[in-house]
Amino acid sequence: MAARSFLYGGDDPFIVPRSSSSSFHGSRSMLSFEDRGNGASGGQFWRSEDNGDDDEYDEYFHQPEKKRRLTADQVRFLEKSFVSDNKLEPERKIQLAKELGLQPRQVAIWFQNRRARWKNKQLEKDYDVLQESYNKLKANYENLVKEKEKLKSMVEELSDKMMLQEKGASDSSSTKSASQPHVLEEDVSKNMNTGYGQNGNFIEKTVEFDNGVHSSLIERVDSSYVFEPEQSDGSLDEENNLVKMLLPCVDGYTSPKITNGDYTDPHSVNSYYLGFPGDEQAFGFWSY
DNA sequence: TTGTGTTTTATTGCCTCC
DNA sequence: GGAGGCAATAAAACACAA
Repeated sequence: MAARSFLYGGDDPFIVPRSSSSSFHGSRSMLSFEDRGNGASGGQFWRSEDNGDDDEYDEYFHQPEKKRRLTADQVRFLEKSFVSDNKLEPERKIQLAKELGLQPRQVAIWFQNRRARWKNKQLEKDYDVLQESYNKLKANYENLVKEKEKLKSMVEELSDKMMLQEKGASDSSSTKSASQPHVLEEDVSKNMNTGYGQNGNFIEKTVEFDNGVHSSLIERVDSSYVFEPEQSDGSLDEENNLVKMLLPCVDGYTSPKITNGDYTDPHSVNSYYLGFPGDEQAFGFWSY
C-alpha cells in the first residue's frame, strides 16, 4: 500500500516545531541530528530543523531507514493513554504525537502493536482459565469413575449374597423363607435415608444412598416395595443395568409395571421389577 | 565478542465500514 | 475508493549467556 509505505514518508506528515511546548523534550534528543542516521522519524525532525543544507539532507534522507525505540517516558505516556482508551481517534492521535514529539503514524502503530500484545495476554489468561477448568472437571470425572467402581463392587457383593440366599433357600424345605431377600433388605435399608410422598395407590419414598445417589422407592398399598430409579441419574441406570444382568441368577422375580407413577398394566411398560413375589415388605429395583 | 532468543517497531496485504 | 483495523511478518534493537 503505497500510501503507508516507507516510514511515515507518505502518511500523516507531521512535523513538530522546535519551539513546541512538548513535555517530552528529553525524547527530542532521540530525534536529534546525531541520531538521524539511526532513526526514521528523526529524519523528518532533522529535516525540519536543518533545511538549509540540501546535500546533507539528501545524503541522510536516502540512507536506508532504521527503526528506533521510544524512550521510557514516551512509552509510559502512551501506556497511560492506552489504559484510558485503547482505541485511537484521529484528534487524540495528533494530540499524543504533538505531546510526545512523534509522528502520528508512530502513535497509531504503537497503539496497533499494543492492542495486539494486549490481545495475546488476554488469550493467555483465557487459556489459563480453561486449563484450570479442565483440570477440575478431570478430577471430578476421576472421582466419579472411582465412585462408579465402588458402586459396581457393591452391587456385585449384594448379588453374591442374593445368590447365596437363593442357594440356601433351595437347599432347605421352607419355600416361604427362601423367597425372602433379607440380606438385600437389611444391607440396602441401613444405607439410605428416606423421605415420603404420596402417589396414587402407592406411597413414594425418595431415598438417598450414602454415596449420594438418589432414587424413588414405591411402596404399594399392600405393603410391597419397589424401587423406581430417577431417569436423570446415570450412575443408577448403570447400577440397574448391572442388576438386570444378574436377573437370570435370581429365581422368581416378577415384573409389575408403572405408568406415570401409578400402578397399571403389568405388561404395558418395558421395565423390570427386581423384587420377589409374595413378600410383605420386599425391596426391589425398577429397571428400564 | 558473538551467537541466540526475545521484544519492539514498522510494513504489507487483506478486510470492513462509511 | 479512502481510512483505519488486524494478522502476519520482517527487521532492528536489546538482553544475556557462553
